[in-house]
This record gives sequence, C-alpha cells and structure tokens, in this order.
Amino acid sequence: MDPRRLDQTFAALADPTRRAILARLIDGEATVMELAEPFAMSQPSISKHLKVLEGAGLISRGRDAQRRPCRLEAKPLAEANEWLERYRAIWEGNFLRLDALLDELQRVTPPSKSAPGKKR
Amino acid sequence: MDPRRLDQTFAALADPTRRAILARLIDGEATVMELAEPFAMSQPSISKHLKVLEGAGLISRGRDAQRRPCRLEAKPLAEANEWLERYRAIWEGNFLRLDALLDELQRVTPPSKSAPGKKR
DNA sequence: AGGCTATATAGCTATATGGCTATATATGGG
DNA sequence: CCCATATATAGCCATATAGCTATATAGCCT
Repeated sequence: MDPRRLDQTFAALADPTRRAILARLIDGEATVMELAEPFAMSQPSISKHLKVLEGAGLISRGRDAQRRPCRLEAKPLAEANEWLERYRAIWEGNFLRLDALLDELQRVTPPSKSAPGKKR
Repeated sequence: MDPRRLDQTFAALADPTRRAILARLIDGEATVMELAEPFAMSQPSISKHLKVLEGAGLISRGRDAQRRPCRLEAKPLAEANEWLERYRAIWEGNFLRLDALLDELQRVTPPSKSAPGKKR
C-alpha cells in the first residue's frame, strides 16, 4: 500500500546482480560469501547490494557464528505482483480498448469539433 | 528475456510519478498536458518521465496535430510479471523451505562438522 | 591472546536521476 | 504568414547509485 515500499522494491529489482541474488535465495539461505562467489565483484559491493535488498524488505538476515545468512522475504514481491495485476487484462489482450471503442463509435457518428478523432 | 529490458522496466516502475502515469493510461490515451495536470511538477519534468517510460517500452506515442498522445504498452509489465512468478510459490507460503527441511533432518541425524546447523 | 574467517563501514570516484528554468521545435488556425 | 498551443531539448544543480580499496568489527578456534 505504501508507495515508498513499492519504490524501494522496484528500485531493488532494477539491478541484475540483485535479481540474481534473489534467484539464488530461492534455493534457501546463503551467506554473503556464497552469494558473492558467482560475481566478478568485490565483497563490499555485494554487501551494499544486500543492504539495498534488506532495506526493501526483500531479504532478512540471521546470525550463524560470524556468518550473516540471508533469507528471501517474498512479501514485497507479492505487493509488486499485486500492483502489476492491475495491468494483466491489458497485456493479455482481453482488454476492451476504450479508444478503439471510441473510434468505432465515431465511424457511426461522424466526428465533431467537441470530439476530435484519435490517430492510430 | 533480455536482462537489460527488466532493468529498465523495474527502474521505470520505481518512481511514483511514473506509476501514476501508467495508472492513468489504463483508461486510454492521454496527451502530455493531460498527464502533467495532476502533478505539481513542470511540463519538462513530465516529458522526462515519459521518455523513461518510452525507453522502457512501457508507452508508445502517436501524433495528433501538435499533441503526442501516449498509450500504454503492457508487454514489459508481462515480462516483469513473468519474472515475479518464480517467487509466487514462496510468497504464497506453499513453499517447502529447503533449510527448514534440513533442520528437520538434522534433528533426526545430529549435526556433524561437515554439516553445521543453521540458526533460525 | 592472537590469528583466521566473515562481514561491515568509510571514503573515494564516476555516472545516473530527478527536478528546475529558459529556449527551441512542431503544427493547426486565423 | 504569424500566433498560439503542445511538446521537446539544453543546460544547470543536488542527490543517489554502483563500483572500488582500505580498514574496522565480530566471532570462532588454537
């Protein structure tokens, strides 16, 4: 509901490294080292990405000795999905395009000044 | 499929102004002026947002005299949705947590050095 | 205690983003 | 042809982001 939450969620998802980290976490918890391993990137950079993900509520972290295992928190993804759902009808093409409908009506009732035609 | 596409899509969605513009476009085409009207923001700023949306393939633009009506293009949203779908099982809670399962197994077969326990 | 491992923080740089104002471009209409 | 309207571009500023290296912190282990 909070728009800031969506901002953070989408911003966090707008980076391939972070999406890859989330994908990795589908298989379960992982430490920072494990998450960093596939990337040609310094450990601090990964920590920074994790901070962004944590800030967006997309991961949470436990404590296992000196390790800070990361776990996926999918709730913000559910909210993002909920936002996207409003557009499903459109991308599925089941959507009765309002302007197409208007074009149709204009073909029956020719356009006037107060109802200018739309270009297609 | 192209990760850059997802980058652009999510980045475009990470701004409340742009999400509001997309929401407005559900109801059909709108001109830049119409889109700008609800916001306490200059017209050039709106144009910039529209450029971002266009760059992400989220809108396309026609020509109606000196107007450049914007129309929603939902395909990138479908791709974003597709990406999110991989996580649906998790946020719906139907997911058999792999690490929870491992904890369970460890309770049966006590932990050894090679298989350290996970903290919860 | 001291060292090793895992992670975080600090501080730097380069680039990107989002806003503004001022100005340029495009197009229909009188 | 000129004007008004709609939109885009340029140029500026402030802040954010993504990367780096170097260093600090935390916690096990001997």
